[in-house]
Amino acid sequence: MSELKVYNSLHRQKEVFTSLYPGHVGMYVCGPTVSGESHLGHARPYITFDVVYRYLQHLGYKVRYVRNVTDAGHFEEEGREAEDKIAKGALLEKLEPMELVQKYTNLFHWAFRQFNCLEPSIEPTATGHIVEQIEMIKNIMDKGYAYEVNGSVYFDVKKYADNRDFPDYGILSGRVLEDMLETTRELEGQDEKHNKADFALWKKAPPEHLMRWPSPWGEGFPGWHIECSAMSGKYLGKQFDIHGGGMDLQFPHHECEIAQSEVAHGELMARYWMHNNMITINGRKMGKAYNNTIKLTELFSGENAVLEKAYSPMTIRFFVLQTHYRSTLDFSNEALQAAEKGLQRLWAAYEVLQKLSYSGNGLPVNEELDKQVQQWCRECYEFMNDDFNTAKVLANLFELAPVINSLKGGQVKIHELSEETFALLQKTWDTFLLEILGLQPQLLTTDNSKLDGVIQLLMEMRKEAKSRKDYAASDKIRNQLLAVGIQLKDEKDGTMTYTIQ
RNA sequence: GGUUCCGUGGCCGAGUGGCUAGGCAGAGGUCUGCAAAACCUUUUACAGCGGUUCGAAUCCGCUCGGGACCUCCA
Repeated sequence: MSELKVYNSLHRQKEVFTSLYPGHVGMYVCGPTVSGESHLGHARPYITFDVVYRYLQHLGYKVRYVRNVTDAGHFEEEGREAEDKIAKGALLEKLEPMELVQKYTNLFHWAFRQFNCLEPSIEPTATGHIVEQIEMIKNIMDKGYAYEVNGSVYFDVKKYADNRDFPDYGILSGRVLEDMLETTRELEGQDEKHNKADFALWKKAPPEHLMRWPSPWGEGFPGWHIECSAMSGKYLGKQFDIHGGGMDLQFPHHECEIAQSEVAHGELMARYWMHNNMITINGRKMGKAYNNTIKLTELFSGENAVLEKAYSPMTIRFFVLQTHYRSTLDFSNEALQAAEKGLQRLWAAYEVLQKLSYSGNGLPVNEELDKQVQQWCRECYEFMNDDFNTAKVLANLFELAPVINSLKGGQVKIHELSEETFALLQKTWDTFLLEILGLQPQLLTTDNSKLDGVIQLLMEMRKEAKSRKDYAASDKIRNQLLAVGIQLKDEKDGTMTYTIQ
């Protein structure tokens, strides 16, 4: 089998993946800021890295997957009075900040359970690691790479960049510090920073700021980037294998993380940096600033002006995985509906495959077909190993679907496949569709067995109507069930099956 | 302006030098009481212009168009 290759943003190329400690992988993914409800854009990274997590585990690695929850406030923008987003929202909603944060954390967890995302090994919160963050800031100050001004602490980017022992500031994002310093010179006002490129490690809390903690520099709150450095260091070590997140975090967030961690730990924090691309809507990134977000709850319920209908969590998951994670993915109703139908087709084939059982009876194998099926199955590993190409894995499953349906329909006899190939076929679908891609049947909230009994009765009645050629009655049963989302299928052998949408 | 990515058929999207990606939609056929589903067949591609090469969607250059980032952002 081929080796796993990962596109490393650090070097802008695919590299063979090897873990720092044999058999173990440490992976850190930047989690959500829970000052508001998760939207479709958030689905991309957490589904992407869920598949990465699943695949690494499938390969036999013991993975510690750390994904933080940013529940401490950040401030809005430079030059404006510092204000805590979380605290601001809390005042409007008349909630305690932690109450608000809890609410959106719960909602986030709920949504990603719908997506069938596995829970991370550790999900540390920023507010739960204030002590670690303060210690790390002290460490950086002791080494001379941070300075205090009026109760705030800033990282000295220029000093860091001048030290040739450290990786370049800009190593990840390709930015040139000199350019950044130059373009900012005129803008420099009465800022506390020595240079515009410097960033806050600790920020003094203004009086109206609700989220605040005591520190050696007075009451305040942690800076924008320090939590990820502090928490990844605590749970994964000074250096770990994979750091993931959205492309929009590459600069400044990840660049700053690298610099902080380098100073504090003396090692490059992560060996492989993976960045997923954005979801766009009408060609624009989905984000609060553009006022074009679709909240996950709206997506599931259909209650948003741009949505023609509701889309199930599995449809979204499939939609995300049908594209390679480093490409942009454009949202449209048409694309979602195509995904919905595609997933249905795939799932129907999977259900057929599960019910099939092998019997060769000594009849000859169709060598050409047998070989082709084997190849399609085996290629799934090649595709996953090629930087997690879930799009190609799905394409191969779609290639296999007609074979499976033909086994049921009789166009292909089961003996045309060897027993080994048939077993491989079943194994491949179980492994890739369920285990690795994490797709699952839509769960019914109602009691399945009771509903099944009712449908069996209706199908029985339809059969009876058909046998006495009472097509008005048989069509009525079929059409009205379809209207409530239950589709009856007349099989070739005279039996009937149904699917629920 | 700086950094960077991209432009594929009606729509969504794989694809890094030669071999049908795939899905959805459309067309024709098989099956069916009629449908649906399924199966078979099938149309329209690589933004433009040059260049490298026996051969380019794929490499290089230019032009046009678009996106992302440049201290909230998945």
